[in-house]
Amino acid sequence: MTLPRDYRGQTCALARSMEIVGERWTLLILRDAFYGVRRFGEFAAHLGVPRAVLTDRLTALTAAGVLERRPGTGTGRREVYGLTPKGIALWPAVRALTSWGEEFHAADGGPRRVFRHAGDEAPLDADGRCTSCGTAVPVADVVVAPGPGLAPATPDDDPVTAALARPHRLLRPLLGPPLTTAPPGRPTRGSQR
Amino acid sequence: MTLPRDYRGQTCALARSMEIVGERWTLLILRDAFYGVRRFGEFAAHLGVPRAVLTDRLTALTAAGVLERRPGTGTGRREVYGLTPKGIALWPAVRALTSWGEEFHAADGGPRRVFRHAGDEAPLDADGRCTSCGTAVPVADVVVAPGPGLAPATPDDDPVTAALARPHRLLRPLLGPPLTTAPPGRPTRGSQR
DNA sequence: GCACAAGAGTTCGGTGACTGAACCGTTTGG
DNA sequence: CCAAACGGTTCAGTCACCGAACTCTTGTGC
Repeated sequence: MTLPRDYRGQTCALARSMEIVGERWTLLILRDAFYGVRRFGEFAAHLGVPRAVLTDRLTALTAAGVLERRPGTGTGRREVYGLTPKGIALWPAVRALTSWGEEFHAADGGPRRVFRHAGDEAPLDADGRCTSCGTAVPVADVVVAPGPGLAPATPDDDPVTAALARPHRLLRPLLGPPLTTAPPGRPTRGSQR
Repeated sequence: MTLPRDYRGQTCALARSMEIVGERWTLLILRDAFYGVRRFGEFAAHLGVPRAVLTDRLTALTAAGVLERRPGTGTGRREVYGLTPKGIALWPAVRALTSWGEEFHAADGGPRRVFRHAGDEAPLDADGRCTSCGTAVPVADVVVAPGPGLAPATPDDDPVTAALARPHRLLRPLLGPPLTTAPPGRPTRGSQR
């Protein structure tokens, strides 16, 4: 696997990047990680990726230092996958490819999701800068919100899709323990589907 | 091919992008197109990609509107592949992935290639802005230059690698007809190897 | 013109990766 | 202690990729 799968002879940094994040599903997994997806089952249900491939990708990304396994917070929860600083540094690439897709392959009603600056709620421009204050917005201050082109929610949506129907700060866990503001009458758990 | 190879069920623009530029070799082909590579044989020799795969990628990218086939300029030359505006819009993504690779997987001596602003020769920062004048540099004003980590040239380098040993403006043809400032005593042709 | 050579793809067998579904051991909650 | 959920593995079938040889077209030298 190590030899025939790399880009031999390339003296370019892009080839090195592609060896790590260039395989099928990898960037979608990382996008979900930015959205706050943290657990194996959440990735699997939201992406529809074969579980064997997901195992392989999570292992490879962890070995590459892009993701890391952390003990789950809260009441002795399972381990979760989280972005390392090296992984967070991929945000400009993820954002650029996403905005390219929105620009040239938008849904009928417009963008499916929009990224906004958490402070002033203004959308980001093509270079990832706040259209209001003009600053380069750090990842942790980006909010992903549903756009007009997003299909309406259906009852059989997976939990991640359902959670993304509301604006959400990047890197914050999307589901699970830190759900301190849970609706009353429901025990604080991670698997509300 | 159309059904099993897409990312079904994804409502995200990133998935649309990955269907177009997410396959193996595709982003490296586009990087070469930004460098000014234009012909089938140049791509093949520089990348080492199997020719059948190259044919498939060039066809797919042309069908997607990212590349286009143009009649070769000069004395009735063959057709060449060039970036469309839609393809040029991918520059932030290519640049982001390249700079990520340089930052986290640099060669021993430092970056292999550096991107500079054509006017003032200052390098670009992580967001693609000129570190001197601060403006977001458009693609056509970017110069790719060899960096300290680039391996020294060898006699059996392909023509593209040899040409990239010198600073070069992006999107300008790297080899071929527009070589008006050719060294004296050599006829103006495209296949000097 | 005409033979020749180089460029641009095509063909093809072998190999590895991805898919989808079933299966298994552990963890968690009751 | 039990049952469900979870995380991950196994496996057969399919598809994409690799590498080399081959064909067809285009331009060149005579």
